[in-house]
Amino acid sequence: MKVICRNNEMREGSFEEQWVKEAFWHTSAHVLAQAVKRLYPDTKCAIGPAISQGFYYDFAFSFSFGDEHLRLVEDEMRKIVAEALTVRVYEMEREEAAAYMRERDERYKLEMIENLPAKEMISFYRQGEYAEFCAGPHISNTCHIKAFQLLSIAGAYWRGDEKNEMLTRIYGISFPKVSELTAYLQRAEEAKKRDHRKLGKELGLFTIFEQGPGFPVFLPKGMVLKNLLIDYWRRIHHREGYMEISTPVMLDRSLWEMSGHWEYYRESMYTLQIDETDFAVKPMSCPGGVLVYQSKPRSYKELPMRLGELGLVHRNEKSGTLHGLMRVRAFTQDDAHIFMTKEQVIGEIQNVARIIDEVYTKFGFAYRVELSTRPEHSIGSDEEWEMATDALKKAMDGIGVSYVINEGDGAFYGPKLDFHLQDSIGRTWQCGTIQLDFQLPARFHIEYIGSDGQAHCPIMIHRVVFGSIERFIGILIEHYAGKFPLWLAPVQVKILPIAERFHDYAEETADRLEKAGLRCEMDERTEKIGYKIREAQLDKVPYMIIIGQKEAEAGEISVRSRDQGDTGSMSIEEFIEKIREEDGMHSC
RNA sequence: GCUGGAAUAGCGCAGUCGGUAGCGCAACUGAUUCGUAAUCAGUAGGUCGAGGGUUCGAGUCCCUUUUCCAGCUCCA
Repeated sequence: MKVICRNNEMREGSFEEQWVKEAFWHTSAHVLAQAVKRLYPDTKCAIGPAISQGFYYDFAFSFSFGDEHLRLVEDEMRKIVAEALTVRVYEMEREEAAAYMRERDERYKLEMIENLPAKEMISFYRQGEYAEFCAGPHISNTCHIKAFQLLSIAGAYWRGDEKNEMLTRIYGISFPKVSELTAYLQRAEEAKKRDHRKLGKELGLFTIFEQGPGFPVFLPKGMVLKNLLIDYWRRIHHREGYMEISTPVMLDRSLWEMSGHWEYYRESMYTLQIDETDFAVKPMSCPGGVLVYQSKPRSYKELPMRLGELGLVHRNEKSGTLHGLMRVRAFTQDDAHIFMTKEQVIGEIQNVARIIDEVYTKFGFAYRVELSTRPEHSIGSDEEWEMATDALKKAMDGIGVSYVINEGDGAFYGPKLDFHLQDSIGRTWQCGTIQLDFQLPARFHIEYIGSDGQAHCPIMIHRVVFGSIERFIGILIEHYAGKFPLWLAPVQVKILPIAERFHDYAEETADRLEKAGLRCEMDERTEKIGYKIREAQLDKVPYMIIIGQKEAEAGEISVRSRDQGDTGSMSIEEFIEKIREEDGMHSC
């Protein structure tokens, strides 16, 4: 495929190469804009880039653009592709380009041109009657866009700023071959099948009531899963010298004023009055942790003091941002606050990073680390921020963890290391964070008595590993497509008697497996074995045990694995042994 | 919050031009006692998300509202 670049150079490349894909999708976006202008000439064009999968274009329509218009635009695009328009590139002086856009009343284009450096020549790409100022590159002819589909309409703010007017964004995908489009759409269907909202409903893990938008409800099986994760979390943190505490869900306003939340986090907090005093429901557990630290005099001998808390926090998220378990208004943070001396900072950060690595590795997640620096809206001096940011860098360098810098995305009280893990469909989610905080200890005047007999202000780390247990569960559901590993499966073994007369033996088996610590269920219905297997399989239970004449006589059990199918018969002891081996691979 | 869609039985869905609500699975009852992904028959189940309006008549048209979905903004 030929790609035409800004300097009129023609390059050749295959669609598999990223830079060709970008040119291809970029031209697709231009074809979309061309079709829109043909059908609705008074529409104003904003921007239309290629994205990681496909392209979009932002328009300002003079009417409400809906799904029915999308099909019409597609038809027009088909014509443009059939016309096999050659794409040509040429340059204009800035003033000339501005005049061109002014003449056509393309106010967004004009604004963009006016924002470009003064002396620069401005490149235009033209296909047929449609010309647009654009840095390119583009493919050389519209005829290559053989297979495309407009996927969705969405609102998007001009220049991504919520204060600006909202434009209509049209998303699309395109390929040189119809087979590639079909494959893409099939992959999208597959991804939908692992959607945690769908699986959560099908597997009876969680729900969200219409009466409580953003407030997730754990059903019995989801609760088993949540508790297993919490058990695992407790084992690790106990091993690492953490103590667990629990602080109130709501506290007096004065505390939040002291911590800075009242000023810096107010719009995200739920507030209420008790006896004419303002209270806020906690959006974070840190002030409670600080109060626990402060509850008695502390010695340097107690440091580092690691206080863990599975804190239920509430945040008033905007309604449109809610998404299953991934984005909610109430969630459990696996929080901990570590109070320490200056000398202990690096070591503690590294220790937390090791825990996060251990946990993510156990679930088979890849992750990447970002260092988020001082945001605009924040407290503390530049020196403190620099020191804190430096400490985070040093700690990561010391254990050879690489990271990228995320400017201005820190918490209002300190810089942070964010751990973004990648799920099974390539999306990334922020889960773990390590935040270094010089501010809260100072604001609360907390101290410890050092070996010199003097009072000192400790340094504090806020950190989470799962991040939010709710979100982590959502990610796990999609990561495993609902097929949880044995140690996490809400039901590990389903016992399926073939007929009623084997129920006694089945119950005896269940009893022995439960005594061995397995989570069992028995399907006592008078259904055919094929039906019971089908249902257990759809429930994604790791092991099914079939019990009939043969097993009862031999005193054995037939084992069917969710993933491998029929694995033949064995004694109960053998099965328990087999399970223990498998489970052992996953315990910490 | 903003833009565009959607909401019909527990779940998945159909419902034409506005004419009085249906299918499959699940549930329940009965029969069947069965060997590795769906046994058969019957029964019951609905203020068509909520509120208002237009109309002789509204699941269907209009307005308001709630929730969900795709995004934007934001974020654990």
